[in-house]
Formats: sequence, structure tokens, C-alpha cells
Amino acid sequence: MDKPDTKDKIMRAALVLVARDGFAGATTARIAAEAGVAEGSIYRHFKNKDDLMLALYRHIKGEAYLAVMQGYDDQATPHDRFTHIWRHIFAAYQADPDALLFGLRFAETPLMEKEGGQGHKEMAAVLTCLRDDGVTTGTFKTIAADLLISLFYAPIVTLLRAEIAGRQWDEEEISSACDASYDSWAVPIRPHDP
Amino acid sequence: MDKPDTKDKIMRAALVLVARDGFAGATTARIAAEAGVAEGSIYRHFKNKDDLMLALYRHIKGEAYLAVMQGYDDQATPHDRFTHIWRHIFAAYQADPDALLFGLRFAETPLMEKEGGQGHKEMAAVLTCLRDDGVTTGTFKTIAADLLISLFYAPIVTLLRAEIAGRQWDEEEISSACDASYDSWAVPIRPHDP
DNA sequence: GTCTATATTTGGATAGAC
DNA sequence: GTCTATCCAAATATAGAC
Repeated sequence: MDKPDTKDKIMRAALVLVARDGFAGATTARIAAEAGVAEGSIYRHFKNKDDLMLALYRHIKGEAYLAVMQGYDDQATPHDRFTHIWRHIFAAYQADPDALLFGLRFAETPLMEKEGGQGHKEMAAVLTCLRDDGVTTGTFKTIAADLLISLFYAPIVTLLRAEIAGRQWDEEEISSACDASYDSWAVPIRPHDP
Repeated sequence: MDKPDTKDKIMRAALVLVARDGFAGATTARIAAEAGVAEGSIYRHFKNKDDLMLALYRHIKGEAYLAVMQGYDDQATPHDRFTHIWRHIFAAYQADPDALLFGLRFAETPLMEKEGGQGHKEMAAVLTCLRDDGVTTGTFKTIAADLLISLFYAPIVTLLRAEIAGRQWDEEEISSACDASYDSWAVPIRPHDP
């Protein structure tokens, strides 16, 4: 990342423009201008525009996955694993909000179907494994994994979108959001001896 | 809706195309073809394409709000109110999945900022009011309303997206999803007398 | 109000010099 | 590998007849 080559510059430019102005705003002309390269150069590194966007999406998902796996202990308790992943995803996208916005916008594009869920797979596998372990130990509800995953991401996306819009969150609010997400997964604790 | 006039036909065509192929796929030419009218007719009813999309978004949000308020009792318990709204939103978008997809895609568009949150306001107000009441009675956690709202919508969107993709949900799964969402709002019940 | 035809602009992509 | 120049297709929007 110290010496971004042309390919890196093009990808970052596309990322920034999509995050700022949506897919409609990310024309090849503007991408080239933002990257400081010629429009034709895009096609030396990518087959076409779709290819660029697809590569970018997969790159982002790969980066997020790496960030999340930093120091992850798959032998820890479900609660600790949940918190670890939640916090690390939050931190990763907080450090690069444009990547979050790109991912959200990309997902509403026809390209998403073409993508086939490749980028999503690694992260989904980790979360699904966590869910399964938690279900086995009676910690988590027996609910479809994709449903729980959406309850996992929802507050992360909302917190960071608000932050992008200028709002500030203190540590306690972030912690509460993580807990609320956890509570949606956890088997409710009921008074067992009335 | 029995005799859809040209304006209705144009709006429905735009809705269907955006839901099917995203915003990039909804060109004025294709909208006109889908609606069975001439391209020029679009501009007799809308100032321009953005105006059409904006009107469509607000229309959809208004319809959803009306559907949700059917039989809503704002004196019921927080739990019952929560369930009522959740079920009604779910049913409304289940009956018109294209409207759901349109809304999600529109939200990732620069038009969303231009919209100013007008369409969202009514529904957000109802949910925020519910949250506030629940906080007062000690039923709900003291967490920012927008965060809870995202935990509210997350499973609805995920369930229906999967359904659009061909998956079937039985009543118990839907009920569990609603409960999981509720648990993310509710103050956890702890054994108070060990 | 609706159509047909068209003006105008812009987008994605390529050719070929350096 | 990068740039300049350019082609072609498609998209928004308008003009004007009916």
C-alpha cells in the first residue's frame, strides 16, 4: 500500500466514487480522473467495468475477513467469539467506511447475482460455525443461520452509517449495540425456579 | 387499482424493472415498453426520471405505513404492538416483494439523500414511539431508536429476500424471527431470586 | 394526453502512437 | 503499460403531429 500501482489506484478510485455517489456516479471517465490515470488504462487491468467492480467487491470482502480473523480463538465461548467477530468487523469498516458503503451498494446491483456469493462465503462460514456450536451447547436459538447473520450485521451497518453522517458513538453505545445483537442470538434466560 | 391509468402503469413498470434489474436496468425506454406506453408519455406525468423514482419511493412507503396501521392499537402492551407492526410489515412486503426490493435499491442511490427521509418518517415515528413507551415501562433497552429499528427490519428483509430467491418459510420460522427481533429490543430477563 | 421522431449528451470500450 | 483520440451504442429529454 506504500506504493500503490495503477491497478490499486483505479480500484481505490472506483471504491471512493461508488461510496460517494453510488454506482451511477462511478463512470469510467470519473474513475480514471480520480485515480489520476487515463481512461484507457482501466482496460489494461480489467476486462471491463463489471470485472473491475467484481474484483473490488471480492477484495473488500477478503480484507474484512482477514481483519476479523486477527486473534480469533475458535475454542473460546460462543459469547466471546461473537463479541470478537462483531468488534473486529465494526473496527474494520470504521477504519474504511467507503468499503462498507461500496459493499452495500454493490449488493443492490445485478452484479451481486453474478458474483454468486463468493465474497461472502468465508465470513458466512465463520459465523455459521459459531452459530452451530452455540446451538449445540444450548447457548443460541435454533434459527436459520442467514437470519442470525442479518441480525449480526444490522447494528454494525446502522452505527457506521450514522457515523458517516456525522454522528458520534461512545464506547457504551457501541457495547450496547453489540449486546443487543447478541441477545437476538441467545436463548433467553428465564427464571428457572420461581 | 382496477383501472390503472397511464401514470400508474408507468410507476408499476419502473418498480418492476428496478426490482428485477436494479436501477441501471430501469431505463426510460424499458420503463415505457414495460408499461405499454410511449417513452415521451413519462414526461407528461413526471418532470424527469428522478422525479418518477422519488414519487415511487414515497408512494411505496406510504402504502406500507397504511398497511401497518390496519388495526393497530397504541394502548396494547409493547410486546403486542411490536408483534403487530412486525407481522404487518412482513405481510405487506410479502404481498409485494418488488416494493421491498425497490426500497432497498433506492436507499443505495444518491436520490436517497435528496429524499430527505420524508418517506421513512411516518414508520420511524411509530416505531420510535413504541420504543419510548417500552423504555418507560422498563420493557425495552435504552438504546438509540435507529439502532433498534435496524434490528427490527433486518430479519424481515432477510426472510423475504430468501423467499424471493425461492425459499419457503413455515409459520414457526417466521414466528422465531419475530421473537429474535423482539429479544434484541427487550431487557433480558434474569433470575431475580436465586 | 399520447404517440413518433429526433436532438443532444454521455457512457463503455478500442486503436494505435509512444 | 500508459496515454490520446475516437467510435459506437444507449440514455435522457424534447418537439410537434394527432
